[in-house]
Amino acid sequence: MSEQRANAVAHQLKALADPTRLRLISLISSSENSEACVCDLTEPVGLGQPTVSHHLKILVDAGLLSREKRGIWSYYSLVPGALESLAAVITP
Amino acid sequence: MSEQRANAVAHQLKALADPTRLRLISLISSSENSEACVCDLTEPVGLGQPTVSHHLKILVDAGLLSREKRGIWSYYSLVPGALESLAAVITP
DNA sequence: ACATCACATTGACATCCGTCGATGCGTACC
DNA sequence: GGTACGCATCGACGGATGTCAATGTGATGT
Repeated sequence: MSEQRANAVAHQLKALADPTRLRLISLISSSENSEACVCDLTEPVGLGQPTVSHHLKILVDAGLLSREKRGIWSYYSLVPGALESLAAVITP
Repeated sequence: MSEQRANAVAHQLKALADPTRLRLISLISSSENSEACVCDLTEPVGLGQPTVSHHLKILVDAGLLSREKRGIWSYYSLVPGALESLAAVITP
């Protein structure tokens, strides 16, 4: 694996390698229409709203989640195929 | 995903989420007999021997690599199925 | 026994990361 | 316009992480 490719893959894996963010992804994928807003996520993970927003931003920046603002709320959903392609990279 | 399962998965992902460790795994899996000793790995990754040993220990502790000591050398190889099961966890 | 080799471990350092409180920014509603 | 709501951002703090130099350990060979 080349050095820059290793850096890119590591960047996405770092975004996943956190218990809170794994639970956020799990919560989003099991929500209605596979999307959720921040107010639905703070209570299940037991953290404050700024912290949850911080984790969601990391996942969006890594290309694993997408954000859609509708009215007051920000709805987060999984980017189709992102986790699958990441899983394909790490399997020899 | 439960909290303790999220912690366990995150621990394995943290071990993978480093460019050097990704390259080490890639180097090992593409070596003869899918194993390599430390002296074969320091030069390709461009880091010192203690640093490479440190990274390999993290991968062993995470259950992704196994270590077999033969004579003077320590041979590292992939734990069969470890990466595959980790990849299966992160795919929704 | 002594020197040498391959590797692990320790201690130290700079840097990054997760969390929180406080604040800012839009949007909706009265 | 003013107030309330949902969310993003900022600053700060303690703890974890990657790297290296120095040292320890155990097996090999002379």
